[in-house]
This record gives sequence, structure tokens and C-alpha cells, in this order.
Amino acid sequence: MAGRPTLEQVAERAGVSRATVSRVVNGSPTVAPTIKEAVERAIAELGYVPNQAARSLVTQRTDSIALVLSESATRVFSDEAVLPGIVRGVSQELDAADKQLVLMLAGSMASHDRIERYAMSRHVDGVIIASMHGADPLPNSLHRMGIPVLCGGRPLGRSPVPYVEVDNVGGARLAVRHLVQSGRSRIATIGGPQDMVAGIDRLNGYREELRGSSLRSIVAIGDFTRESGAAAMRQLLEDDPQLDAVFVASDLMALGALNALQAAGRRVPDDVALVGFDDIEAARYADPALTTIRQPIVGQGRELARQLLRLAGGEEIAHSVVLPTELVTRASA
Amino acid sequence: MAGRPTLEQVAERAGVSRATVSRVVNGSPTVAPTIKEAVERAIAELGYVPNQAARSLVTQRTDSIALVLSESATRVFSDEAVLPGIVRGVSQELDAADKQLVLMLAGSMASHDRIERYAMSRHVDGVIIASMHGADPLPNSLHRMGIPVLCGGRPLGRSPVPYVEVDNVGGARLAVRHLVQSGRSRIATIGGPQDMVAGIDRLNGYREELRGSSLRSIVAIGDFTRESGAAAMRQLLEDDPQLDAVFVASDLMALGALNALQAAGRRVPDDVALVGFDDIEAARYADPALTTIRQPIVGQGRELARQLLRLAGGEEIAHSVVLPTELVTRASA
DNA sequence: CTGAAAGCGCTTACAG
DNA sequence: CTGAAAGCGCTTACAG
Repeated sequence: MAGRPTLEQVAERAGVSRATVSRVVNGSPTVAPTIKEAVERAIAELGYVPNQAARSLVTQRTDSIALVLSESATRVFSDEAVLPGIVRGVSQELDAADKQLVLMLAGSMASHDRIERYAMSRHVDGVIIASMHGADPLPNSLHRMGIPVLCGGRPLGRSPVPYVEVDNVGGARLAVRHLVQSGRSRIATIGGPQDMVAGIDRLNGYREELRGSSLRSIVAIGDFTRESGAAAMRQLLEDDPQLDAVFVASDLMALGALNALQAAGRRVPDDVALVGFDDIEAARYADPALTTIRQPIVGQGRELARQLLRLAGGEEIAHSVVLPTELVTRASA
Repeated sequence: MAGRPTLEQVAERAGVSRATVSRVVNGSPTVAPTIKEAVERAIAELGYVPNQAARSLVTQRTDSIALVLSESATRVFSDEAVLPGIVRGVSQELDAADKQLVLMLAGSMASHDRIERYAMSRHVDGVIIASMHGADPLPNSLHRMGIPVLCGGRPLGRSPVPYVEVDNVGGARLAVRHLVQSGRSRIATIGGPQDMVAGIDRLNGYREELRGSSLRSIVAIGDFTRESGAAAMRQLLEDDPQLDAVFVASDLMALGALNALQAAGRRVPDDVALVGFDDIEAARYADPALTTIRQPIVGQGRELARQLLRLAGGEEIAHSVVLPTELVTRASA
């Protein structure tokens, strides 16, 4: 088959110059209809598809963007329920814009280097970094190199890098307010890891909302896994056997907490009301079904893609976009 | 900053030709140590990173491969538990080989076109297609175009495209054998969708194993979702109220079936033994914990990547690789 | 509206 | 061991 056809061959077949073929391919309006037709026929007959590398070399664009997920994050099962949704949202929006999605799982510091080199090699027009632990230096260093970069979730520490996040603080406040309003008076919380912004903010929301009431805070910390939720719940029961409600910073931890409560002979919601966060599928199937805070997961992915595309296109974008969360009332509270 | 530095600038700074810089960058052994050092210094000082597009244009390689997931598949929650594992496995192996992963969610037939064009534009060195429904024409058409392509899961219908799959038939037989050996005599099954190879093969395995015994088959079909598992279970109880065991073709459907059984007042495993397939996280936390067939998910991803890399490198590879499954015995059977 | 020509940033025979 | 030169397949001012 002598390799795949080139512009040159299409031009020859259509009896025009390469420039003209290029114009047709790129939809330039200044091509005579008859010529356009001839070129299109030649393209179809030859099955011509433009070589992206050649195009990128001259346009300096690749029409693809990288989505970086931290590998350690994908280990947390809670994230496993969230990250696929983000990937799907990003993918949908990118498809619509005819851009490609390059997925990079950042395992270690070593892979940070790989990612930097990759972005620097101009293989992508921009980078979305989702799901960070701690104060990851990657967003800032990419930003410093002049690469369009956007974070999913507010970066810890001061950072000039724009981000899209869900309203963790507001969601937590919603949950606690619901518990207060339903007459609970000893409201504990199981917080997430304090090196992740979702963990930090949901705990802050809890504290902020309690501050408005006369209730005192009762806190245990987990790591977003089911087991850690169960362990934290046992701890809380020891710390305050009289507690009558718990706001748990993730549904998965809430499911663990639910098991621990039932094992301790507490009825949910009669003795202890329980509110989770995330609204994962399993929340609906828990017994009792879990009241929780829903966050727009696919929506966050879409918004990330839209913002990055604008940024890569040279537009000014808001430094932060915060997506609303909502209370989903079920049986557990 | 006048754009990012080029080979040319490195050459000038190091006082050598572009050819020499290129040799150093690509690790050619025929460069004098002193020169090599000078070049490396210049590279470091300038922060030079090769432009991939330029490189690809001449080498005809991109060092990246595409992973295609069907979007409809990601809608099935059962797959949500499986696909991230495959992505992770592929990513691990590709990272080790310093290749990039381009993720494409194939939503519709329209996106099939996009994927073909993308592969044809030589933006990737090969394509892995995971998770197909029906007899998807994509693998064959890519193959016909001369693009290295590999399927996760055996393609339906005759196809020259090589594949990597888990032993669905063998796993199902293992499950049924376990039920037979534990003395069950009315063993039903809930099959998966019959347009997916996992659905078809697991049902075949059930039938094959029963054929060896004197037991008759009792069959209902679901679509791999939890709800469909519950519905199918209700159907089975109606069809044969005396059944004492069920092999369910996915854990998620098995969880639905478990609910339905308990709602119908049957004790598991006392009245009815239950075996699932997949070994997803939730199987371990069911009550009773679910006996199931474990498949190597990340392992399948890794094997896919390894095989595709070989294929793209021009090696001959086996037309099929079948990875073993195993029985994980817990409380439900 | 169309074409000739330069150039994007690399790699790789080919000489020397 | 090193360099000059050709060429990978496109796009885009610049003329006409």
C-alpha cells in the first residue's frame, strides 16, 4: 500500500497545489466550489487523513490535553467512584471540541518528571491535574513553564494556578444543618485525610456550622476508606457514648461507620443519625439508605475541560469555579 | 522567554552541529565523552526538551498508544469497577516502557469515525480496544488499515484481531462445580447480557459444567446491573421455588439477587447458596460476604499493554492470551 | 481565488 | 567520531 497517502498525492490527483488541498482540509472559505469538489473527491478516493505530527509542527498545537490523576489517589476506593466520573466528564467535553485526552497516572515523584517533560515536549496544549494529595509542586512548576494548567480541587498552599472544585465547605454545612434542624444535639464527625483539600474543607464546614449553634464538636479522622470509617466510629462511641448523630466526610467511610454502629447495637437513624458525602451508588443501597451530600462529579469533569480549553485558547478565565453541592435525604438521617 | 529552546540553540551553545546534539539526546554510543558532556551541559542550562511532533514526523512513531473504552460500557456500574483496573494496568506497563496513554471513550458510531481518523493520522502507534458490546466493527476496520490493534476480551464473530481475555468459561465452571460439590441440586444462574462476551461465556460455562452432572439448568438473564440481578432473582424464585443455589454472572447482579432473596425470606447460604463473578470490593462487604470468581483485572491491563507493545514493535504475538480465574470462597456459598 | 516557497524542529544516511 | 544536507508532511504569509 506504499504507506498512507500525503497531501502531495492528493494535490497531484486533484491537479492542484498542496496549499489548495490544505485549504480544503482546513475548511478555508476562499476555495472555488469546483476545485473544492475535486479535492474532496481525491481525498475520499485516496482515503487521505492529515498527519498530525506534521500539522502540529507548524501550528504549534496538538489538539490534545493531558489529564493527570495521582496513582495513590486511585488506590483510595472512594476516589475510584469519583475519578471515573471526572474522566467521563472531561472526555465528553473534549470530544465535543474534537480534542484528545491523554491520561497520565502519576505514581511517584519520578513520574512528575515524566509529566513535566511530556508537557514541555509540546505534546499537549494543556494539563488538568485532578485529585492531589498534599501540596503537590506539579501544578506550580508546570505553570511556571508557561503551560496552561488547571486543578481539579483547590491546590493546598498559595498557588496562582486556577481550579475547579465542588463546594466542600458548603456541603458539610448543609449536612450538619440538617442534623441540627432535625433536633440532634450531640453531632460528631468523621473527617477525611487532612492532607487532602476535601478532607480539610469538609471538616471546616462541620466546625463552621457548629459554631453557629451551641453544640460542641466531636471529631475523629479517617482516610476515606471504609475500614477507617468503622474504626473512627468505634473511637467516637468510646469518646462520647451519648452521641446522636454523625456527619461522615465520605460515603464509603459512612458505610463503614454504619457497620460499626450496628455492631455496637445502635439503631440508625433512631439512636444515631448518619449523613455521608459524595452520593456514590452504594449509598442508595445501604440499609438504611444513606442520606448524603451529592456533588456534581461528571459536571466537575466537564467544567474542568471547558475551562482548560479556554485557557489554552488564550482566554482569561476565573481563578476559581466552585460547583454547588446538595443534600440528598434518605433513611439514615 | 522567546519560546522553548530548540536543538539548534543547544547546538550553538555547545559549539557542535545539530546532528551531534541529536545523537546525544538519543543516546548514540558514537559520541566523544567530552563533546557529550558539553552538549549535556547546554541541554541542562537551556532546559531543552525535544519537540515530539518534529521527532514523530521523521521517525514515524509517536510513542503513544490509544486505549478505547466504550462509553456505554462505562455506564454499567459493574464495568466501572473493572475498567479503572484495566486502565491502571495498561498505564503501569506503558509507563515502564516510556509510552503515553491516550484514552478514548467511544460513545457512538460517530466516535468510531473519530477513532479511526485519529489512528490513521498516525497520532498513536497502536490501539487497545477494551470492553466491547456486540460485534463491534472497529477492531476489524483498524486492523484492515494496517494499524496494530488488540482487543480486551475476545471479539464476537470471526476476527483476525488478537486479544487478551480472562477465562470466563473456566471461572463459571469453577463456580458451578463448587456448588455441585457442596451438595446443591437445583442450581440456577443469572446470566449477563448476551451481546457481551463475558455474558455469553459465563452462561456457557454454567451449561457446560451442568452437562457433566445430572442437573437441569434454570436460567434468567440480567444486564450486569444490581437492579437486573434482583429482578432476575425474583423471576427465578417464581420459576423454581425449590432452587437451592444460584451462580450469578457478576458480583453486582449477585448483590441485587442477595437483596431479593432476603426480601423473599430465604436465608443465604442456608436455603440458597450464592456465587458471584468479578470479586469487586463490595463483594467482601456484603452480608453474608460473597463467594465469587476472581479475575485478574490489573493483570489483564498489563498483559494488554505488553502484547500491544510487541505488536507495534513488529513482533509476532499469540492470537489469544487467556488469563486464569479463581474461586474465592466466603460465606455465601 | 491559487501557487511557489519558506519553514516548523527534528533524524539519518552519506561523506569525510 | 562529526557535520552538511536532505527530508519527514504539513501551513501560511506573500505574490499574483
